Amino acid sequence: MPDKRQQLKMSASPQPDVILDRRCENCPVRHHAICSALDNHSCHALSDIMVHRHFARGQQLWNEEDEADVFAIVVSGAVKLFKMLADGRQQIVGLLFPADCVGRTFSETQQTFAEAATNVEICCFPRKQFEGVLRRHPELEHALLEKTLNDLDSARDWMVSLGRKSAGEKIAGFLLKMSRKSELTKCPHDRPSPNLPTFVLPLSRDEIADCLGLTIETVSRNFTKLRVSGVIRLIDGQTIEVCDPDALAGLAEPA
Amino acid sequence: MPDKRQQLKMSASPQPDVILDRRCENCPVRHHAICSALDNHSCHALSDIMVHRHFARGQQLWNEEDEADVFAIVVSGAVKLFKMLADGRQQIVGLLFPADCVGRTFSETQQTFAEAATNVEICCFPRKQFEGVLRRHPELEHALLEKTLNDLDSARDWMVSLGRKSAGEKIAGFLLKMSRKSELTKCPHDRPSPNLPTFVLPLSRDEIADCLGLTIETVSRNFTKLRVSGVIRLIDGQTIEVCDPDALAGLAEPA
DNA sequence: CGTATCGTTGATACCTGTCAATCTTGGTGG
DNA sequence: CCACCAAGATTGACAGGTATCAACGATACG
Repeated sequence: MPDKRQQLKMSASPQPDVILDRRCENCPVRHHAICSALDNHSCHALSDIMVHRHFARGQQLWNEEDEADVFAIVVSGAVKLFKMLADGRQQIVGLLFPADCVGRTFSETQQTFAEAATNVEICCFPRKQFEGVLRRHPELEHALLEKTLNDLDSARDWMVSLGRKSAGEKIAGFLLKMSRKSELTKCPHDRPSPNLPTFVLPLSRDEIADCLGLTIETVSRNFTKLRVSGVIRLIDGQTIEVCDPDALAGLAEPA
Repeated sequence: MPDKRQQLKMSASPQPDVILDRRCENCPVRHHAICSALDNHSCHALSDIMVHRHFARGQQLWNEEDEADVFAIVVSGAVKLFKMLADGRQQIVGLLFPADCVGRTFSETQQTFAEAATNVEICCFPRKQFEGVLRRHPELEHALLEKTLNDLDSARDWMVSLGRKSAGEKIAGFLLKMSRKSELTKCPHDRPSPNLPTFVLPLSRDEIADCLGLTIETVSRNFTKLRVSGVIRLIDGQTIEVCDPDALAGLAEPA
């Protein structure tokens, strides 16, 4: 248990690549993230203070002193947001994908860690300056409000899983959500692919456990159960094919 | 289990008292709720469309068809927000106290129930019209954003409890939070009272269980444990005196 | 004073956590 | 290219915490 905390300390002080040549015009999330609320002209207010960065899987996006200084938009990859108890138990409280926001505006303390779950590319802003842009552009603030309301909805759905679902239901629900998310990003404006949904898990078993309030062993056992019963197929441990989506959905939400 | 769902149906179609003579000037939450972002003049935009209502303990604030039509501010009492699984299991996902907001702006569906946990007094707005006021008053929308961000923070803290804490820790943490909240509202600008903190639980054992992802029996047993060990004293079942606040805090967050 | 509702307590079962061993995978260096 | 190693994942045996089922007690209400 103390290992985990130590590990965290060691991977702190991130030294990510800084990329200067990214332009909003060719940003893949320009029309999906909150910056889509701004027209190309107003968007300069953001691009002027923006810094593009890469983080490798496992790197912390900030350490405790930095936390209040960062606001960012995920461009590619996945970020996990998690909290830790004094004895090392941890709980993932948010998974962020392209177009999602990281960093708590309008508050200094949140005691939340953010770590690259995969290699990620993010678009960073000095927080105080970003808040200034928000104040001058109510349409941007409105977009942030809508995003925050959606985050709150997901957090509450997540609470139902944590509080009231069995391990089997949690895992089926989790895989279903991951599967659907990957289907969405896969065929942008195409009819659903005729093949069975296949996707790569952005999280290790350990992290899935920390997501769902379980242990790694319970996660593993339930994966096996799903595999043996033919609902899913493990292609390489992280890559999953959903052989029977209906069965998976049935297991996620019973009755 | 199906009883619960039926009970819900029966108490639907609320017929609350409508009170017309409330004025913003003497509203107890005028300077704490999001409307404090508006000066007395702008506040008319709200008071013009506002309706004051009472709900008795157990009444639903809306039924499924109504959900998208309501936005409200709690004036007194407590409201519980909860979600239900198809088989009747339920999870409370939010507790709202005076100055808190109820109702999801900018979205039609949320599948969340809201019920008066105690007798409550709330200040209601037709949602579409409230959204109009938000659009015309960015400072109000900013206040709503700040409140939503705080709600998101609490939801995430709550997730840590649900996913990673033992029954004993959950209950100690819950009592601690309730105790602190009541202390805050008790002495507005006074030094902490010399007496031991005492407060009335706004929830039944059943509801506490639905808050913490436990059963009513486990809640009851842990209350007993705290009582026997002298950490709390039950004055009348709903009224609790915290005899040893430090011990309670220790049990809530170990190590 | 009976009755319904809520809360408490007890006995037992089961799910999930814990501890430990084994297997798999990917990376490294000889 | 293969052996070796570390990290991650799986599997098994077992224990423990919480749920379940059931009975009883307390409290409020008519």
